[in-house]
Amino acid sequence: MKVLIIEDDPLHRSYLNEAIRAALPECDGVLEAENGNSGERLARDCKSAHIVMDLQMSQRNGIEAARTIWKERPETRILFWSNYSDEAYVRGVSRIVPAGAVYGYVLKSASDDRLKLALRSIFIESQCVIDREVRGMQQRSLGNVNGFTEAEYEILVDIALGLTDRAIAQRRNLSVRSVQNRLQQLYIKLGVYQPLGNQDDDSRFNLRARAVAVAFLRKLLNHSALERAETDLTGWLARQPHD
Amino acid sequence: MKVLIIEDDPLHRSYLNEAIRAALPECDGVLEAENGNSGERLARDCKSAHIVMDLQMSQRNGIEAARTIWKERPETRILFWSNYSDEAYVRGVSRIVPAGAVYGYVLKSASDDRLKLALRSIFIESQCVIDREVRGMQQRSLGNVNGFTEAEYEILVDIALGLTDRAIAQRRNLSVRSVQNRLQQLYIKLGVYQPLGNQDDDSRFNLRARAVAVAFLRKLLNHSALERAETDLTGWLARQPHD
DNA sequence: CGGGACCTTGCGGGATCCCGCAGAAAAAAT
DNA sequence: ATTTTTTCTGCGGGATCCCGCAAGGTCCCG
Repeated sequence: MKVLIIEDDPLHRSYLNEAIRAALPECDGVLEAENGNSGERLARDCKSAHIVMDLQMSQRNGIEAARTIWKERPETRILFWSNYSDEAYVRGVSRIVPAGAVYGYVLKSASDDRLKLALRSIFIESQCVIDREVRGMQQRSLGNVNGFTEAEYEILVDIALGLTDRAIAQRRNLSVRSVQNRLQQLYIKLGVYQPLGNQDDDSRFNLRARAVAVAFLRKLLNHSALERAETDLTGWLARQPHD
Repeated sequence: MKVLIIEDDPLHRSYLNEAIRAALPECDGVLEAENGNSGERLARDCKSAHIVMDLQMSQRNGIEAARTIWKERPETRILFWSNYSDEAYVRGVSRIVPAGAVYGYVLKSASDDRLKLALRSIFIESQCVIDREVRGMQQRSLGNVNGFTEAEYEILVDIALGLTDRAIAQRRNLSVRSVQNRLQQLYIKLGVYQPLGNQDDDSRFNLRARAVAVAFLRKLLNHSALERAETDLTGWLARQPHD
């Protein structure tokens, strides 16, 4: 059994390396990669590796790497080891995990023991391990209580990219009015909606822009999510006929 | 001489601790804080400490902590030790450094030696040390070539917060039209501007929203910058008469 | 089968945004 | 001091956004 580490911080890398050797004595080889690209390559070469990786690395972020790795070998077991439990990350991960795959998500702030336990659970016991904090986020996110539909999240991303209503309608195969309906939904859920009738109100906010702002502040969006969305978008634009 | 470490990652904290003891044998005490709040408190107590701190910590981010510390004791020497050289961070730092203060900005990716050298330069030789990469950013940012004016940056932040033209005008003491002029400037510099006349154009983008998006993608804005701006804004809103 | 909950779509209108045009005011250069 | 350059400002209009209203559609449940 081999384990592949994908993590750009050398300190964390060596810490992980030690933790793995300690927790998994049956492991006979630890590989290291310092970004998503070389990580993918190594994963391809060494067929049977389990993987521990960071999200957010500079070159190629963890989620993209994980996506391609899982696309090539869906049974790969991946433990995500991240600083944050941003909704954007959690959602990003759960969007790409293949059906029935074994994976984990533990925070870097977790204790030594928890990390080691997670390593054994995932790689030996074939059992998923999600940090309670992350799990909480996930629940809140998917459970309807104050959670966002896939549709709502999608349109949030679209306006965050700066698309017009019309462009969104085109992209999502909707009428412009429907797009606006979804936007309204979104505004309400984000608590940005202006109850109207405020005559003397100083309606200081541009709803569209404000929605994006609070989404960022709430970590519903973050840099890497935006980056992914941007590359998706340019792909779509390229496929579009030039009018 | 004492040194105060403000850094939320325990691994990095202990690494820093060792590096400091090795580089500064004349140092007779190293304190540690794991977020901006307790860092400020410690800095207040132990009057004469030099400081090494991370930007982006969860509780209270580095720039805010540094600002209050410098406000209380402008001659404090601070070494910023960060993962990133985002324009948002660099700009944030150079905005708050008091005249004549000694400080440094080195990346976590820097070598051991560079870190130690920086420690000695700043705390012993009273000399500023800015990583070349960061310095490059700074130049590009301040030099007019593809750089953003303070005014432009300011309005960028305002639309990122979701303010309307009118609200911005009020806040910055301008006419609405001037705000729009500045916006136009911004759009041009961000390469978002639409040359107009495209009849069949794919004007797929809402300029305002798109500007924010590319600013994020280029790391001209980031979460912590937005957070700071948001608290500034709510402060201002509170001071505003309620019509 | 009828009613209810939900989503989609068109229409219309008021508010906002984007921006060319051109004069006034301020700042910088000569 | 005068010219040049930049910035600020009002006006006007077309495009876009925001959203109430109302007419279908779909799906599920009794």
